[in-house]
Amino acid sequence: MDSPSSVDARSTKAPVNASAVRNAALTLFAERGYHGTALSQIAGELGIRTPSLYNHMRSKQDLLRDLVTETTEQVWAEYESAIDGVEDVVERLRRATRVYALRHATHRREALVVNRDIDCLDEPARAHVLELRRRHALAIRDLIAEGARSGRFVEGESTLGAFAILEMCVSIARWFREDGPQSADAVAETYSRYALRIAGLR
Amino acid sequence: MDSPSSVDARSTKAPVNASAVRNAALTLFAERGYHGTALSQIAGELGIRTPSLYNHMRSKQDLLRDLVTETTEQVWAEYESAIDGVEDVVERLRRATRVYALRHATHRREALVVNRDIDCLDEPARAHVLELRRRHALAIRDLIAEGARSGRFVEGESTLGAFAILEMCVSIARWFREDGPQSADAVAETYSRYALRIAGLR
DNA sequence: CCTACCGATCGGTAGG
DNA sequence: CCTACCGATCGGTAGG
Repeated sequence: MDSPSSVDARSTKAPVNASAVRNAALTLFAERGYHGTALSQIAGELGIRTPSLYNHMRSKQDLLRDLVTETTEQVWAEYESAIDGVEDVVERLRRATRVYALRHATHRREALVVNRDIDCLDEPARAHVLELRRRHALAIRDLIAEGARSGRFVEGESTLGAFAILEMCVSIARWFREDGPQSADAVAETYSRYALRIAGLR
Repeated sequence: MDSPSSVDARSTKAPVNASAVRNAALTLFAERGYHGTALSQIAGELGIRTPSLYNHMRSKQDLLRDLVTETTEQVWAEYESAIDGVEDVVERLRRATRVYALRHATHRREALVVNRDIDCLDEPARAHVLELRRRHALAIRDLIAEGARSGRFVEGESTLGAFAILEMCVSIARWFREDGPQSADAVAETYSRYALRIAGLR
């Protein structure tokens, strides 16, 4: 005998709700991109028909917007929290990088969507998200510049250094596997070490 | 008076050929992604109708395949050429990174498409491209490991280090501007320095 | 290079 | 939650 009632793609048991729809969308957007994912595929993943999705969402664009804005806002909040109360600039850069790297190992799908489909967002959501990302890059740049001024770092190209550090972390989402040889924490630790080296820690 | 004959999106002069179609596709794929680009948009960019494209290509998938496979093969060839005849492991890593970083500043559109739409490729092209990329990552990993064994580098996590170096270079395509403050050569030079730091050059 | 057209599929709505 | 259906658009072909 199969599970209770059918042999759907999904576990056939859990009731479909808004959260399940968002989760299925997240998985498929991460796998195939926003334009590469049809609502019929999201529905199929949940074992329902396409029109039924509209009981749990307003539109495909809404799914993307919520997902990307919430993720980006969390990234900024995590950055602020990570450096809060820490005075040493080296430690601030270490913690900022560690939390960013950790997120990209533990929230791979969100990271892939944010970095691939940001331009699929309608305004004003797109501008809002880009502004948060810009703020994050500038904050990292300032950490490098401050450390260089105070003689803790040797790196003078703080803008390039910030991009290098952030984007190297983003890429973790592309290769990290939960069942791989390294834990998310271990990867985050190693990458925060790389960040300090890029900054030119003396 | 306008240009010779019309006010098309394109310069109205140059005859459309296979190379012009590939170039328009490259620009639009880089901007909106493979699934986000319609053949009608490529045609519009060239000032012709969609069916006319078929005088210069076989299919949309063909455009993507040629573009991605040629680019990836060039990347591997450039890597081999960059380290050819160079014995010192530090200098090999420096040159391998510099040529890879430089390519991502000078071939931004190709890099964006390769890194965004690789999974849109049909087999066997997809597997071929992934194999070339894997080979490249393993080669960088081996350089780091060899340098660590010989005491030139301190980095032990050669696999993570290789990913960090390569992906940091890939990201150049996302922010580099030809009319920006730094030349492509200067960026490549700075990034190759970051690579040696990630590897833990003593 | 074009017009005319193909079947398929898209996101979304009507109306239970 | 469904069936039935909407107009729009997709990649691609026929046939000049």
